[in-house]
Amino acid sequence: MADSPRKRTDTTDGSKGQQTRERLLEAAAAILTEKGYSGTRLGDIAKRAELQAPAIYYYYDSREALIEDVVRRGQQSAQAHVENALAQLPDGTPFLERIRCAVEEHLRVVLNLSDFTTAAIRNMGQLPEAMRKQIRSDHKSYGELWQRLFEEAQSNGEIRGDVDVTAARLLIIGALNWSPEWWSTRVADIDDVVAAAIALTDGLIARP
Amino acid sequence: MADSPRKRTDTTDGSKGQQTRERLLEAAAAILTEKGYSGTRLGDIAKRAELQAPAIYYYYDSREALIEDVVRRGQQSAQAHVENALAQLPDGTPFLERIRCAVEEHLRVVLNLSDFTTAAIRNMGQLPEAMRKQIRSDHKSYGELWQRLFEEAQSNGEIRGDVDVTAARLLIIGALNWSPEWWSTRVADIDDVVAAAIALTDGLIARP
DNA sequence: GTCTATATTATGATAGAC
DNA sequence: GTCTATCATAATATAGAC
Repeated sequence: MADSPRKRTDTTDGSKGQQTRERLLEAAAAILTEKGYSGTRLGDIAKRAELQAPAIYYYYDSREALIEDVVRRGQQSAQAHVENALAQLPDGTPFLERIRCAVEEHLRVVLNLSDFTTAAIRNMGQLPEAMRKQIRSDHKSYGELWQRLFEEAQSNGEIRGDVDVTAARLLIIGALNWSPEWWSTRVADIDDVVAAAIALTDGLIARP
Repeated sequence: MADSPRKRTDTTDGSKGQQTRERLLEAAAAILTEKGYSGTRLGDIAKRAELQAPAIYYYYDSREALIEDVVRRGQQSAQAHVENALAQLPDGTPFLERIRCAVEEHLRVVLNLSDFTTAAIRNMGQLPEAMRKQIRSDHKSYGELWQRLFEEAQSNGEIRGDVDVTAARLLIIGALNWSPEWWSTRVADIDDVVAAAIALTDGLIARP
């Protein structure tokens, strides 16, 4: 059996095939965001990526494999950005401040960074069970990262003791995740959205 | 041309046809929530409503007409609940308190009240343009209701003057709208979610 | 009102030329 | 690597019996 170029996952290669693969992924992310999981047709992806539908099968074994790749990237890019931003913070930064940082970064990724994140968020609930299972493990560690921040902040006395931090955390992430549904430069400046999101987060602050 | 039973919109009639229509709507809402707009098949709806797919055409002219009815109901039920709750408040209730009330009601509707609201929220972004246009006019007045509350609260000095109330409002509604994606009784008690949502809202309070 | 065909169309996927 | 057929399947919608 000869080598197949399929299933390569490194993105650093600048060869023609890799470029086409990237175009394909970006096209798929855009269509996925716009039409949803079931509405995403290979024909539409191909048209946007400027090739013919059967060419997709040179890069992916199936429609599902392509979609899974898009969703996984969307998810990982959010996670990577936030983790990176948190890592920049000096030791001893208060947990509430770390949460503010995570809120800002997550929001900026979701609003700025291509369709990948939006595609992942918007379609997670409609993916077939088999795909969700694969993706959920990545998702889980991201959720735990947030959860730890909130729990530490609360046991530290930075966050009100009487709020359910799990609910608060999920509400906040939800607010951020939903923002692509309504945001455009006409509605509000991105910095104003960030400021508003942080203001809401500050509702959790413990006050004397 | 004989009368057709189609396009009747009153729900008060208990006749057999109306009962079937309700079963159909509920089935469609459930499938729509689970599979998304494009993934919603008449066959799946029919199976869940315990009839054969072609029978749907006795009640609706097309798949789209049925889906539009579901989405419109989902939207109107949220709006009606919140408006009703706000109307119960005594005159002179501070605007911040009205906002808390709207937050609580909207959240409870979204988490408690069947699949209609979830179906509307989850699929709004993926509906075909023609359908969205119809539905957006209802949606608009609901958004304006919220916007007025926030603007009054701010000009009243109840809400911080330095936050963009439009962004804040959309973030909050987003947090609420997203909650069905993660909420279950196992994650948190519904009252705790309400309390957390109100805590976040209180982040907007102007403090001396 | 609800059913059993069935017409029509669109889509994912394959075969095989270039 | 990418293309032009082409196959197989599945879904909306209609016709017409009951």
